Amino acid sequence: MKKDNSAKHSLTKNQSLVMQALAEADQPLGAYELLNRLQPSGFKAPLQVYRALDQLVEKGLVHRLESLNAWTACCEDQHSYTPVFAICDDCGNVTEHFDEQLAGNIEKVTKRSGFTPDRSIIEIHGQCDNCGAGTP
Amino acid sequence: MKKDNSAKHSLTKNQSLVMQALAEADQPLGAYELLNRLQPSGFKAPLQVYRALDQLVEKGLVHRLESLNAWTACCEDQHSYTPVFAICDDCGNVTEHFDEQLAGNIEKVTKRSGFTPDRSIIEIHGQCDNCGAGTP
DNA sequence: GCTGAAATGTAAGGTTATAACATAGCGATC
DNA sequence: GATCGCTATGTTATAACCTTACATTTCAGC
Repeated sequence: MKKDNSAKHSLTKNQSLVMQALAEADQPLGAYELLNRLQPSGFKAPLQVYRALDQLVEKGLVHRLESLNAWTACCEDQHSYTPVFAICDDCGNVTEHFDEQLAGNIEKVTKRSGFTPDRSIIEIHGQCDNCGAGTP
Repeated sequence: MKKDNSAKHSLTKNQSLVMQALAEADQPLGAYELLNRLQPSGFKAPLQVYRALDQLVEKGLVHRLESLNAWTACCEDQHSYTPVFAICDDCGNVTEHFDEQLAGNIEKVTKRSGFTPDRSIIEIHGQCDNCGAGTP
C-alpha cells in the first residue's frame, strides 16, 4: 500500500477521498473508476474527480500516467527528480523510480537544440519481476 | 516537411493516405483531425484512421505522442534507440531526438528492480528555441 | 457579520478510442 | 477456377476520457 501523505497537506474533503481511494488501490485508477469507487461517498459527477485529481497533482501527491490515462498516488513525499514509471503490461502493476543521471541526460538531449524543458514524462512498459520474461 | 518512407513499406490505401497527411503536417495531428483532413479522400469513420495509425506505428513509421493524444510521422527510417520527443507547449512544435546514453539509463533504472523493459515513452514539455524562455 | 477566494454541485457537451459485426480483396492450395 | 484463410475495409453504435459553463456553498480573514 502506498503512503498517504494527505495529513501534511490539509486536503479538502473531495481531495482526501480521492487520495484515499488511490492510496488504497494497488494499481493506477482511471477517473471513472475512481468515480465508481467514490459514489458511495457521495460523488456524482466526473468533474468532482477531475478537480480533486488536478489539485492533488498540483500538490505533488498524485501522478498522472499519460500512457494509461490513469492516476496513481505518489510513492514519496516530494521529490526533486523526474519520476520514472515502470508499467507491467501483464499485471498492470506500476512502480515509481528516480534516477539523477537519467534526469540529467534528458536535460542534455533537449538543451542541445535550444529547448527549455519544463516537465518530463517517462513511462516504461514491459514485464515486472513477478510476471517476468525469465520465468515463462 | 518530414520524410515519407511509405514507398519502402508497401502500404495499403488507407495507410498511405494517413501517412501522407502526417508527413505534410508540421505538427502532430489528432485522430479526428486526421479524419477531417481525409474526408475528401473518402474516410468516413474514426476506425479507418485508428486502424491505419496502429498499422503504421507497428511498421515504425509513425509515433504516438501519449501526452498529446496525437500522432506524428517518424523523422527517420527505422531507429534502434527510444525516441525522445521535445514538445513546445507554446507553438506545439515537436522534435524527435535520439540518445544512446539515455536509452542505457532506462534499462538500468528498471532492471534494478527485475523489470524487463519493452517500449519506453519519453516526452519532454517545455519551450522550443523559437518561443524561447531566453527572449521574453 | 461581511467579503472575497477557493471549493463544490450539477448539467450538458466535446474529444478520443474501441467493440461488434458485415463485406471485400487477394494470394495459396487443391 | 473453386475454396480457404488471412488481411484490409466499411459501418454503426457505444465506451472512455475530459471540459465548459454556471449556480451554490464553505470558510478564513477582516
